[in-house]
Amino acid sequence: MEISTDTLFSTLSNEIRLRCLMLLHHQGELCVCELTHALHMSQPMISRHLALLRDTGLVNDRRAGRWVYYSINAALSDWVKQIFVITAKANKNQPPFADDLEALMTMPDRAETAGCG
Amino acid sequence: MEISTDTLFSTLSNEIRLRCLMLLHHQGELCVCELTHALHMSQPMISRHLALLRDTGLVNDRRAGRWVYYSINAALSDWVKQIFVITAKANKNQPPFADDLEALMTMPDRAETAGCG
DNA sequence: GCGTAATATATGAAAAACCATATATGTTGT
DNA sequence: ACAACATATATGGTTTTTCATATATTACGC
Repeated sequence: MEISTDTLFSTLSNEIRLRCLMLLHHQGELCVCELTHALHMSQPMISRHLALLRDTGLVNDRRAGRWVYYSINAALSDWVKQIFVITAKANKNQPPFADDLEALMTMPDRAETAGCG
Repeated sequence: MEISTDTLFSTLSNEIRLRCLMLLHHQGELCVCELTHALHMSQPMISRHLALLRDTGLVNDRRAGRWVYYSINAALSDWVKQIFVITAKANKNQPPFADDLEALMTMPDRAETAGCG
C-alpha cells in the first residue's frame, strides 16, 4: 500500500497532525491523553486527527486497557520516513514543536514510564 | 524568510503544484507554456498555481520577452530542498511524474533549447 | 460476582473556514 | 493585432472544528 504524494503532504499540512507525528517520531509511542496534554488541545480534536493519521496509514494504534497507544507505522516506505526525519531535525528546536516536547516531559501522572530514557 | 511546515506541506499537497515543482527540479527553468503542455492543463490554471508557488517563496520568476521562466528558489533552506530531492527520487518513475517529463521532452517548438542536455 | 461509577477514547452531526476549478477579462511585449 | 501570461469572480467541494453523546475498559462497594 503505497501512499500518494498528495495524500501524504495534505496529511502533513495540518499543524496539529504534524505536531503529533513529531512527538511520536521522538517518543516512539504515546497515548491520546499524552498528546492531548502536550498540545493543549481538546480530546475529541486530537482523537479525530489521530483517526485521520491512522486512516491514511501513517500511524498504528494499539489498545492497552483503557489507553490506546499510537506510533508511527514502521512499514512506511523509506522516502516517507526520510521526510519525517528531515522535518523533525530541521524543526525540533522551533515553536511549536519544542514546546510540545517540553509540555510532554513535564506532564504529571504520565500513563507509564516515559519512552525517552 | 523561513517557510513554515504547514505552508510548505499544504503547498506541496496539490498534485498540479508538485508536478510543476518536480519538472522544475529536473529541468532547472521552464516557462508557463512548457508546463501547460507537459501537464495537459489550461494556461490560467498553471499560471494560478505558479503564482501561488511564487507567493510562498518556493519558486522565482524571470521575464524574457514574452516568456516568463520559473525555477526553484535557490535561497530555500536546506531541509526544504532535501524534501524536494527525496520526493523527486522516490516518485520520478511513477505516474503522473514520468508522463509529465515524457510530454515535455517530446514537445514540439520548445521555447528555446531544452534544459536537460 | 454484580451493579455503579469513573476514566479513556471515538464518533455523529452541523457550522465555519478554506481550497480548487472554470470562465472571462486584463496586461505585457513584439 | 497577436501571443504569452496574469488576475478576478463565481461556484462547488472538501476540511476543520465544536458539541454532545456513545463505547470500552477498569475500579469500587457490597
